[in-house]
Amino acid sequence: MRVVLDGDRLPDPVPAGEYETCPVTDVLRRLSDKWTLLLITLLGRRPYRFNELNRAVEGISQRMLTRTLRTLESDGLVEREVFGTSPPSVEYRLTPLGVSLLEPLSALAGWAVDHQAEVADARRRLA
Amino acid sequence: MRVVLDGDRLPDPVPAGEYETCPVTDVLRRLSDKWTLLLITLLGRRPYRFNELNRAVEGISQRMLTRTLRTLESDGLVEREVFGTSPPSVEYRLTPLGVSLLEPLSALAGWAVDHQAEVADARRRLA
DNA sequence: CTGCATCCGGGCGGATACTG
DNA sequence: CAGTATCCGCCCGGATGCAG
Repeated sequence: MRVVLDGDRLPDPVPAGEYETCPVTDVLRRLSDKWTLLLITLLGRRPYRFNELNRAVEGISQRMLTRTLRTLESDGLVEREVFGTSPPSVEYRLTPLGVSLLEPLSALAGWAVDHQAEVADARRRLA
Repeated sequence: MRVVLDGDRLPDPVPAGEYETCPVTDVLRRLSDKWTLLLITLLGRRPYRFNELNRAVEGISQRMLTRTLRTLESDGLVEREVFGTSPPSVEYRLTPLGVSLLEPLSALAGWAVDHQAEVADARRRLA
């Protein structure tokens, strides 16, 4: 899906088939897996070490913490710094690109908060 | 995850366990399934009939078109109008709530478009 | 402390066939 | 035209065990 933004105009979808390469769908799918948003939000506050994240995000498995961080890293949103201390320690922080994502993400978060009651009502009505 | 927004401050995550009820994660997970964004974008332009969508969104299965529309409907983002003509015809359109989502969604879409090259570069580098 | 390897259940989403 | 029903493969994500 190709996207054209001019002024307040909305993204302009193409019949698709190209939709796989749509950067908007792409970023949405990445952000939406179970722990990504939470990790981005945490790392938006300050850098964290691995086990610090593991404790801060109650309920996450080590496997998914590693996987999610690796994905964020390979997308250029998070960077990893290894300290060769003993015991070793690794620090994760948002890259400038990651920081730049916080603003539009906050806009969407704001919508979710402002309208959660309406969504909840709609669900109850059509349950 | 509870969320607190004051001014430019970012969503404020709580250790989680509550994260399941976080409205932000909730909306992100809904928006991010395969066809939702594309359908919202299309319906943001004008109302569509069922088969019109089926043809416009090349590659979608009838099953997923129905499922996605039903979910959007039960979330209060889309409304369904049935015309008892023969053959019958059904029209789908965004609700006011759905329309209100377009703006923050466009913000995120804009980010995705503006930074897609950086993300692509990062992926190539760490492939 | 910071991971990787393996196994496994559940849900997303495609294909196909059938209906009012 | 606008769906429903069924089957099925795949990948997300949890649990557990092992390693540098």
